[in-house]
Order: sequence, then C-alpha cells, then structure tokens
Amino acid sequence: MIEFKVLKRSKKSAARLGVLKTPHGEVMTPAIVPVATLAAVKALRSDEIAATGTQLLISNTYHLHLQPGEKIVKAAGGINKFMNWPKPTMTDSGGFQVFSLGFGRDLGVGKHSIKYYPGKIEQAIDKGHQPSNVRLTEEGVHFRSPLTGEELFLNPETSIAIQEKLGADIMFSFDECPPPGATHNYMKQSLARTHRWAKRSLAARTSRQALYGIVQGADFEDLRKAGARAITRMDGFDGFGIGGDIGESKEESRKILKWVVPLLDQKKPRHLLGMGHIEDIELIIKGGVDTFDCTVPTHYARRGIAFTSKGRVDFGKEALLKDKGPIDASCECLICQKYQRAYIAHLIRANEITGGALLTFHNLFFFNAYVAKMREKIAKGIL
RNA sequence: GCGUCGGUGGCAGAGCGGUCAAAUGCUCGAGACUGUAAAUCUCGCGCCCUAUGGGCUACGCAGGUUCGAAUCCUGCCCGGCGCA
Repeated sequence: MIEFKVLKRSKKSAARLGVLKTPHGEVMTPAIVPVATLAAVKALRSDEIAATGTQLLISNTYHLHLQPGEKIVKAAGGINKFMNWPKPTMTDSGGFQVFSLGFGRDLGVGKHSIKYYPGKIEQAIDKGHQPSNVRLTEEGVHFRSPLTGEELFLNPETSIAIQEKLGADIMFSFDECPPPGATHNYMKQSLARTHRWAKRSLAARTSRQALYGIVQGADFEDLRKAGARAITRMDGFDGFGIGGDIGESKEESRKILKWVVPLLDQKKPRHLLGMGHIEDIELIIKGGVDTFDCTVPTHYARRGIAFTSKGRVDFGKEALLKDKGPIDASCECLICQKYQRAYIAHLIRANEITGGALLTFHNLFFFNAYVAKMREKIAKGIL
C-alpha cells in the first residue's frame, strides 16, 4: 500500500509539494518518472539511475508479459529484485499499447498530434474500423506482437494479474488510450468502457499493491470532467492517472488539467501519463500533477539529443567534435564534470552505445534537477 | 616486358548501346520523436534555372563507331593478379 501526504499547497497555482510513501521508500513530489519499459532504463545500470536523482520508475505490463513473461519476473523476486532497483516502481497497464500498436502504428502518429493525418483517424473511427493489429471488444483487447506476430489478449483481469506478479508498488487500471482526434461520439463510448474496465480492474486486485484509476476524455471538457468524477467516485483507487490525448498545445494541456484536477479526491496522488518535455514540466506541476512519466529524456538521449539550460543540443552535429566544453556548463552531473562535448559527439556519430549512455545519464539528471528546483519553488511559495 | 582482369558519384558497388544524373548499402546533411515495435523513422544528397518542368556537366584520359555510348572499337595513363 502507499500513503500520500501533501506537505504544502501553492497559493499561486494548483501545484503541491508532497511525499509518496511506498513499500520501497519515499518519493518527494512533484517527481518525474523515467520509463523502464522492459525493466530497464535503456543504457543505464540501476546505481546510475539512482545517481541521476531518479526516485521512481515505470515499467510496462504488455512488454514484460511478452518478454520475459511475468512468471520469470515473479520467480526472480519481483520487479525490484529482478532489476536490482531498490526504490519505488510503477507498472503501466498495457492500455497505452492499445493506441501505440493500434491506430498510432497504422497512421504513424504520436499521442499528442494528428497534424500529419488530419481527418484520417476520425474517418476510421466513425466507420467503426479497427486498427490493423489490435482488436477491441468489451471483454478486452487482442493484440498482435509487432515483433513476433504472436497474439496476446489483455483485459482488466489479465492486466492486473500480470501487474501483481510483476509486483510494482503502484499499478494502473487497464484503459483504452484512444487516438488523438477521436470524435466526441467515439470518446464518449470509449470513456464508458474504460470506466467499466476500471471497475473490473479494481475488482480483480488481490494484492496490497496500490492501484491508480485512469481518467480519459481527450480534449472534451464534458468527457474529461465526467471521467474525473467517475474515477473519483469509484472509491478504491489509491491515486489517479491522467491519460490519453492531453492536448495538441500547451494551452490545451493546461485546460485539461484545470478541468480534471479539481474534481479528483484531493488526498490522493495524481500521475500524468506520458507527458514531460522539459518545457511542459512547469505547466504540468502548476496544474497539480504529483508524478509524471515521459520517455523523452531517455529516448532522445539515444538519438544524440541533450537537454541543457540553453535548450536542446544535437550531438550528431559535426561542429560539436571540436567543442571541448561540457554538455551544460551549469549542470552538476558527473558527465558534465568529466566529459567533453567533443568525445560525446564522437561516440554518438560513431554509433557507440556509450554515447547514448552518457547522454541518458545527463538528461535524466537534468530533468530530475529541474523538477527538484520546482519542488523548491513550491516550498518557497514562488510557484 | 608479356598475359589477364579492372578503373562508375564522399566510400563500397550495380549497370554493359537508348527508359542513366546512373540501382543498392554506407557516409554525409536536414527533420521528426511526450503512459518506448524506437542505438528508430522520414526526407535530401552533380551543378543551374522562370523548377511535380527544363538546361548544363558527368561514369580514368584522348580519339573513334553510331541517330544515340557509362555501356562497342583504338591508343594512352593508372591499379590488381599470373608468367618471365
């Protein structure tokens, strides 16, 4: 079980300072949650992850079920022991894969944008089309593994059963993450189903692990509010996930949080699913979010992108080969103390995995430090 | 020296009379990425323009054959291999 304590509420925004107590230790919130999909923050050892200031990780039900299978993880002593990560963990339910392996994959779009295919998703959905590799029914979701073609069925009951075997401190209810651009009509039905699945997720729980219910509703005010009320009313959830399409613009994201956050049980923690670009973090925290996960720092690092106090730096660029300075002069991470940009640029350009590892470390440190500053600001009453 | 095989865009390497500014891979350049199918994907990569079209220069060098040559012929230069 978890325990959440709000230490301070901002008077200037919905931001709050808190402590999330879990069986594996405490998390100072707001906190960023790096993504360890396959029980690994790609390129880093667990002691390195901790050294970046990371307090909490999120792994994935779908991926760990396919590989190596939850039984293996359980036999290894649960996800913490399995990956030698002594700190708190979450597992996502697989609901996101309904989107990412479904419409997302079909149309090549991300959750936040449909700009490349305007209208296509609406049309597909209105015609009742199913994405080509995912079939949704009331009972659950049939997936086809993009790697092996293997079929997989996930529903609230199986997702919770898998998550209980994985043994993270916090689980998420199985939801449908609908595609961006979904029509109101589609969303309304999807939302109702996600709520039925939320109840089934609650009923399926047999462990003492915490379980968060996920609020959907896309960018429709009535649906977001209905979602927030419905999940709050279910009483039994230990916290909330805010998921799905969180708006194409910062302004919309802000609006969505404003609709949802006030309607949630204020004593429980709120987690924003899949959003956390460095420039989003302030609005996320001001919007009242306690924890949020995002693949950006780790994902971009392996693409050669470093986040710095002066913006993004692309280490694939030839010019950096002559730069003897650190990634970020104002960063206190180990990499910035010891390594030249020139070397990291060389590693990235030469496709050496060490380059991705160094940037992953720096990016995570940078994001964590940024969020730590936000906590300070809340404590001082200036955020 | 003789014989033989070969010299193609930044590299490797297809093409072997027209549909070739030249396959493919790599490199290089630009872009994308927010609950990770992701050390990935997309686009560009001779020069110029009044640019979903047109012009120019190109396949070692110089000639030639042909309506037409990266593709055939001759000579030269360069490289690999074999024999002296």
